[in-house]
Amino acid sequence: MDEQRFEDRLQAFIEEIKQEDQMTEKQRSILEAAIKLFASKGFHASSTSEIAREAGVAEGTIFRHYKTKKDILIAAVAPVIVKIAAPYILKDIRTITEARAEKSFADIVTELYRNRLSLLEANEKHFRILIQEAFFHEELRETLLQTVAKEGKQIIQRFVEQRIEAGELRPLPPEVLMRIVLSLLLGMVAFKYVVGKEEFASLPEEEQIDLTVDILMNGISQR
Amino acid sequence: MDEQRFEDRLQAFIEEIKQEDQMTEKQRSILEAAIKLFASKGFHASSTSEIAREAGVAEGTIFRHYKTKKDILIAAVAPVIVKIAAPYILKDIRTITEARAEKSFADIVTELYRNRLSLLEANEKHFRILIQEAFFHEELRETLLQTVAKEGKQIIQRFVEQRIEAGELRPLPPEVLMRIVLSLLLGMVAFKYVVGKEEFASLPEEEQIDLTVDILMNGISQR
DNA sequence: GTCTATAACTCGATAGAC
DNA sequence: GTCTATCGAGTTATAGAC
Repeated sequence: MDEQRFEDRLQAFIEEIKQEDQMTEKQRSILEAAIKLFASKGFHASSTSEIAREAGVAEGTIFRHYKTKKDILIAAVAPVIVKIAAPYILKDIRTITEARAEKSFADIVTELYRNRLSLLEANEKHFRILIQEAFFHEELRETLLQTVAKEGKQIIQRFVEQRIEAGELRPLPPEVLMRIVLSLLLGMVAFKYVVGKEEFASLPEEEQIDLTVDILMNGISQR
Repeated sequence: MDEQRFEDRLQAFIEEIKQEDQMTEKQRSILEAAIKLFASKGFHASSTSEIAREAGVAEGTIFRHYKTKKDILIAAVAPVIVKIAAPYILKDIRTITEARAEKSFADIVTELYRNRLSLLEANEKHFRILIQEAFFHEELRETLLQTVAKEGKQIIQRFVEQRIEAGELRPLPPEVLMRIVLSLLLGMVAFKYVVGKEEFASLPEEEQIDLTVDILMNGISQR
């Protein structure tokens, strides 16, 4: 019964966000406070009174704008999915599919890695919430997988298959290739954010990416 | 003030776990119920009354055994750190350092990947809690990084350096090599558990590992 | 600011093991 | 009969909701 509501809400928010300048001052500060708190303490550990205090509004004001606490979560997370994740994935897909022969696989992947890392850096807090809450709220996880994984999978696979046929890549199973490419990205992200910046980052990020792509291409390109 | 207490508690639990058969029936069922709930809903979303119901005990009984709810979390997670993470890391380190010239880098990595994936499979719930709560509880994150990252880093780096000197691996920065090796493992885990089994696993796990190692070795080995 | 539910946690009563 | 594990109603605080 809740999954349906979530889809509806998401649709509603897509509309709402399109004219998001209509958001009041208070509404915006509530969302900002919520994002900050959710990202640092998690959804359940952040109380609405805390959000109100942080936002500098009365607690009642929160419920004027968002019916439930969960609505705040959705309002915080939905834009990330519809504004950031989806368009960027579509953009990538375009970039990848349109770059038929002009660009090398290495260049495309390098660009992909750079995109992703800077995107993540710019929206760190949102993604934190997204990842954490996706663990528990199946609605979110489903929406994410539907948006990200399923749509992306086919196109990337087809593209990889083309590159294999063209003799640029080794004839490996496409989904394995895809996994490897994404694993290395995921690994860079994990080391950057989880393990810590100081401990491991002996090289500047640019070089990290270049080296990673170099190793990747040695591993997957056709001799 | 809390970090100190955590270390103390951890020490206490290390002792406790060593004679863990002294655990009463109830105590064990409380822990089991808590692990189940924490893993599926998270720490804050699981109430003690729920844990009690799930475990088939009175709520008061919980607090006879665990002073606070957080103690249950620690009791659930501490064994993973002290019983599973630490010994396995030590075992790996042994495996790696003792396999001087006899074993190829590829064989060692293959073994590492297999180990890790089956270890994860056997303790999925515990690791779920560990990862989720490590996001928020700095104590846990610190303990983990101290136990896992720091200790492992030096040894693996030294080993990788030896393999480079021996001409088996390309002269890449050791921490980059390490990141790549771990990224591919992380990626396999992520695809297995997050993205889902059916969607992507067209190949059996054994072959996935072998292919991954093959690609890795093409990428990092010296010609 | 107020209401209601529920959270974590307490403690005296109880009952079975030795 | 004491002792130890258990029960569960009761306490206090604070959550979300309006």
